[in-house]
Amino acid sequence: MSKKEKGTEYKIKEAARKVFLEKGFTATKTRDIAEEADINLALLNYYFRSKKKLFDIIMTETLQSFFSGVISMFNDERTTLKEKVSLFANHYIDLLSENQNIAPFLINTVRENPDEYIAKIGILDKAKESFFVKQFMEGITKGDIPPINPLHFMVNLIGLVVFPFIAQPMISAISSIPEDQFLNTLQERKRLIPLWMESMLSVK
Amino acid sequence: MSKKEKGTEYKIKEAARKVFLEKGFTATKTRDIAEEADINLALLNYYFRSKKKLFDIIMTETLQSFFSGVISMFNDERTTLKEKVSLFANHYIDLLSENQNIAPFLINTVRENPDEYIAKIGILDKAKESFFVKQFMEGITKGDIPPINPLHFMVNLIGLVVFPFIAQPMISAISSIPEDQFLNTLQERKRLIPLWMESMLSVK
DNA sequence: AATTTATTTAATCATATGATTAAATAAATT
DNA sequence: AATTTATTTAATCATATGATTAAATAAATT
Repeated sequence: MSKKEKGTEYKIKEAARKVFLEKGFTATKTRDIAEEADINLALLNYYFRSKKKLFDIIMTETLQSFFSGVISMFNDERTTLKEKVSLFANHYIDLLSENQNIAPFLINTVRENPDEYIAKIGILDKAKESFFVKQFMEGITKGDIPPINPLHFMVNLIGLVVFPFIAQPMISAISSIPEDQFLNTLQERKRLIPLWMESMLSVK
Repeated sequence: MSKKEKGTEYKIKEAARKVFLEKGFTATKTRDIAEEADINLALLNYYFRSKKKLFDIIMTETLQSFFSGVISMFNDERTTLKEKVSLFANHYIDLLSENQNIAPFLINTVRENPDEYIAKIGILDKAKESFFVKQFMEGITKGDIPPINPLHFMVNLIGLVVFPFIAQPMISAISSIPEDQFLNTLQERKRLIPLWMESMLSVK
């Protein structure tokens, strides 16, 4: 994955990735990308035809890299619910720490244009039919888990992991905790989130 | 608060509120606001001088209406931690249900321009000096609460309440649960979040 | 009623922005 | 080497966009 992998075309794509992830589709100007890639603006259209086509490539790759992990993880029949929670927290706290723009980028892009992306994501992951949800429902039947909507459990898990990355600037503003210190503290959550999720399962 | 309260100026402001909350500053075109308010574009600049000045009014009012609740709530010396959590969940689930754009609007606006708004919010609420955090630290001293960073507790509470509203389109996409059904389910969280927060306090 | 001030409109500007074109250059193929 | 194909550049377009201006109209004040 070296920067010279494919010359100009690759350089434009990586510049687009950077700028789109930072600003989103609308706020990104093709000239921003051209400048970031250090190329003439016309090259962008030569290689990718249009801003939208270039964006779609980035969006598809980002969705892919984000969801590929969770799909195999949540459909693994060899791990327990508890283990899945821990794997999920560890994997995504690492992923989102590495690129802090991924979470807001994906959420805001889907939010701006739900119809376009709901279909695309729907194919990737039918949460309802996942082995994870199957395990959860079995837990309820056995009496290990209180009979709450599994949606709450999913939302809580995703929220505990992802929300701090989305709200970081706002939380820094209201708590006056600087960004780097905040991000360090988030690492503790790899250990804490599985324990919290476990403890929540005693609530009915 | 009738729509005719102040004539044209008020009409423009309410149109601006609607469009800005939906799309944010950059993606909003002054012509969108003019059309929504059913006025000539020049009137917007006549009454408010510029797009930015109009935006700042809306942003300030929205910050105000969002944070005024939490400030008095978290500094109330007559309520327990537990009660504060319940009041917070009830108040904000109602507020965010009424206008589903508030949460993403505020978070994304601060995110786009942290420096501009950190100061503005910092004045409003010094979380660290709140009675809430004082109560929390006392709980740790007494041994009622495990010695974790209160930041986690705040992030978890805010996240459990706010995250579903931000991620709704994305969660609808991956769980194929329609928006209205999702929002209904969120009402259950007024009851559940205080119980979850309570149960998390047994984790160390 | 005459004058002043506030409101509204239509026309127009200057710049931003995504995209295209024609020409030049470089690389690959015959 | 000649020809074809791929890449790059500079110039230019068409439309979008925030803002201003001058003139017209309405409302308030004297």
